[in-house]
Amino acid sequence: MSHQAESEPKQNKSSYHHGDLRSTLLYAANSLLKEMGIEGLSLRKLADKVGVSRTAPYHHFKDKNQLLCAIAEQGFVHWQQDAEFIFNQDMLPPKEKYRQFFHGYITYAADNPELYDLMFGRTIWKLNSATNELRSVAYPSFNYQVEMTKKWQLQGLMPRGEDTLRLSQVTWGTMHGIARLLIDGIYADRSHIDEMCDCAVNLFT
Amino acid sequence: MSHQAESEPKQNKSSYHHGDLRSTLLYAANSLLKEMGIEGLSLRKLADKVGVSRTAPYHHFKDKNQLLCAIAEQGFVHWQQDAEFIFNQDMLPPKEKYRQFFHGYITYAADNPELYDLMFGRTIWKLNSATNELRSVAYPSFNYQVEMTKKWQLQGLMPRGEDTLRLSQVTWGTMHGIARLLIDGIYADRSHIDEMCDCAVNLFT
DNA sequence: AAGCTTATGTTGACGCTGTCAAGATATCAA
DNA sequence: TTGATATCTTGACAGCGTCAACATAAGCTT
Repeated sequence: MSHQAESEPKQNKSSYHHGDLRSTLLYAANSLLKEMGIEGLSLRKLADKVGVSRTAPYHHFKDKNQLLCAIAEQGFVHWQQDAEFIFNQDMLPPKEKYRQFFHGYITYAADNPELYDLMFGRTIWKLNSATNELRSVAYPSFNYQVEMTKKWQLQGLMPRGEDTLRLSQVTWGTMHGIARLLIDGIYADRSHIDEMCDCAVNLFT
Repeated sequence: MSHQAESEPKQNKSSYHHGDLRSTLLYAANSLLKEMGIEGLSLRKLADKVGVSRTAPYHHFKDKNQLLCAIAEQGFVHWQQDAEFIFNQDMLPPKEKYRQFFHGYITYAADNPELYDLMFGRTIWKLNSATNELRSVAYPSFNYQVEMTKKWQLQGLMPRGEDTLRLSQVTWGTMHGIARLLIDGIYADRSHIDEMCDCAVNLFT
């Protein structure tokens, strides 16, 4: 259910002009991100890996931030696909669906820790450095969850008395917090995932 | 209730040897951290601010990581003081005490975003780079909360059926997640703090 | 086909960073 | 007084993001 690796980009025709540098960079950046983390991902290493000069990427991304935003953008698209897949399993009872959603979120984060850090970390969001393209996929992603929360309230799965937006912020905050504790290796590790998710789901439903 | 600023360190006696460089560095690093954030805090700027050569700090901290750990260490001590102050207000009914604890945690994070990021962020924890000194204050800080969770369960404030450790991880994960959403500026801002805290407390008690 | 514009690639340079090595100076113990 | 040790200094290095100037290819107009 996780689709990190795109199809491998095409080859260059001439030797000077690459032909498909932008997507090649994105692809290589993703794997570099997985290997070395955000801090380890440098434009120079990236250019070197792709076999191009240090400043070539600047013709496709204004600066490093724009590259990072583009990577995060893909991450949101992929997660959104996973999330919708779960929601569309109509055979499941609501509580079980929510359990799977919660579990899926944590698993996605734990399987792609560096990507998750990019998507929801302060590198991008702290100083409002997110590009408009990134915002246009990130915001709907949260709105989608607010919609689902509303449905769950109407179904009686979650308390009707609470304001939907606040409830969404709290439940998502919980997933976010657990995800962060896991990927940052603080006071929790992967072997606890199932139990933590079940505990949280029990509290919220 | 928040005690960030220590007493201003003493003056140097000679001009060559500083006399109290370590604590002076820590003090200046804290204010630099507040101004510029983790990324903006460089050893060279710090040395410059203190009026000492670039490599002088290396005689007091093995590397940048050790300096960051020392700062985080202070943060944990301060938070622990705040937390104990709240717990020791015996006049309050349990739920109100928990509400204040929750609120206090979020407020501490929101008031010291860069410090919080250092204490609980991946800069330190990701690669197990925390010093033993830091661990020796950070781990008890979480254990303290596990103890409190156990008490709350016994008092009937929180569900007795859940495993105490899991319950602690989830409730702390919620605080951590909300704190992160706030300080990273994602989908939430300070004006929502009260409502979010109340919503979370209602769900857990 | 010729020529002009634009996209894309290159090398060189700058200032910033963390950190090591080697030398200078003060403090402290014998 | 002397020697060891702690502390502070300058010099140097590699890595980083990014700008400026230049080179080359592709594409459009005529």
